[in-house]
Amino acid sequence: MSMGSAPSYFSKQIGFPQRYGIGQVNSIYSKKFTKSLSTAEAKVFSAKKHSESERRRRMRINSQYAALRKILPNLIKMDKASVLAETVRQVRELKKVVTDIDAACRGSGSECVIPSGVNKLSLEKCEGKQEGLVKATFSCEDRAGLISDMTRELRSRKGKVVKAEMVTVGGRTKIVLWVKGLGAGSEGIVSLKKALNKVIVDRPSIIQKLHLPKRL
Amino acid sequence: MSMGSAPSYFSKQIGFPQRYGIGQVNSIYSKKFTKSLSTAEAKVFSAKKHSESERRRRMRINSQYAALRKILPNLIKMDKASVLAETVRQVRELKKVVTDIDAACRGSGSECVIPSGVNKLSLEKCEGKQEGLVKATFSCEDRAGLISDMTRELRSRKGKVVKAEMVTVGGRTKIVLWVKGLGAGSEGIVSLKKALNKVIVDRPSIIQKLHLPKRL
DNA sequence: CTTCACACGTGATAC
DNA sequence: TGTATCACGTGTGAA
Repeated sequence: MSMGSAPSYFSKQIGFPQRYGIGQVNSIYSKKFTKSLSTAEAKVFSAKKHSESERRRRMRINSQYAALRKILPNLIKMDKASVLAETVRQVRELKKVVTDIDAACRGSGSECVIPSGVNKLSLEKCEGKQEGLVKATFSCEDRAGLISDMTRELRSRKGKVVKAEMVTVGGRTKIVLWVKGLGAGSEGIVSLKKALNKVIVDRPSIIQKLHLPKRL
Repeated sequence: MSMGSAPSYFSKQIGFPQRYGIGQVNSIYSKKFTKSLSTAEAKVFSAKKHSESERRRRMRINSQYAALRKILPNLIKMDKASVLAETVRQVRELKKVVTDIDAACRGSGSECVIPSGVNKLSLEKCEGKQEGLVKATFSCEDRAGLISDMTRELRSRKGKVVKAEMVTVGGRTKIVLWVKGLGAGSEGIVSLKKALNKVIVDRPSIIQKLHLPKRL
């Protein structure tokens, strides 16, 4: 048997499960040798179940191979070993790109327009311009309700956003806020810092995972 | 036989090739049945070669699995199907991050500090300041000799670099040059543009491949 | 004819 | 216990 197939990648659709009547013996001797036949039957039944289970496992794995063949750009050889090798290569390359970008963003202070992989928050008073204007810069994981949480915290502290910038990349967000109305002293800034730290919750994305220890 | 092994991931080291004397029949009948025995021998030899070839193929594939298990962060289940599924998931995620970053960099003009995935070159005259000062901004693939090529082209056109900025990320580079000494007219800029276009050679990186059509 | 890549069924093994 | 995963050898079609 062993219906082997050629290297026909993409859409495997192999024959069909090949049902050939598991529990039916259809023999006139079945009455006589019920015991022995049932054990033999049990054996072949078990074997069949095993082989079908194994087939399902193969299909599960092969469907992932098909997915990889689709999403990897510029695949030359389509056999399993080559696909996996190219996958390893590209994952390494992509990780390097992302970590490099992240390092570049972490290196430069708050001047990078791309959100950093680490959650950071910095506040500074804007001197010489309007009185009590504060610039708040922070990167964090993007999430549903981030903006509303932020505005709620600001509103409860009488802060008014006079200008805002926002960049979201790959699930992470960088936000720059210019806030006024917090009062002249430094207690306004401390309060704002507390509020924004509450907003920045840590839900690790893939960018952060790349910096995490391996088997956490 | 079929020396199966349990799910012991990492460092497979399976027994050893199991040589049990391929070409030696050691029978007293070997003289009599030379022909038939040699065919049988050929058969078992062929089978052995086949099974060893298949073993090599398995090892090739499994070594790639081992590599994937190492480089993927936060792997929970280590079986093949789960590893592949997580690989697909993370490749998609990484690609999204990179394409998002690239889109963000292509969106903003020359103000992004991160190099874009597409090769671009833009020149502008700096008015009001020093006479004949030109700002040149371009992104391209980083390569050996990029800087020396650039300076050689500039030198041959009497250009003097008064200031330069450079960012390299994941194999791509963004460079901003402030050049003077090209002359007052627009022929200086045209000449510089030609020169820099010569320098920016196109060696597609993974960032660019992500924008390319699938089977180029 | 040989080589290569594959699917298959099976025994071993771990949980 | 049953139900997973795994490596193995084999048959088979394509290059």
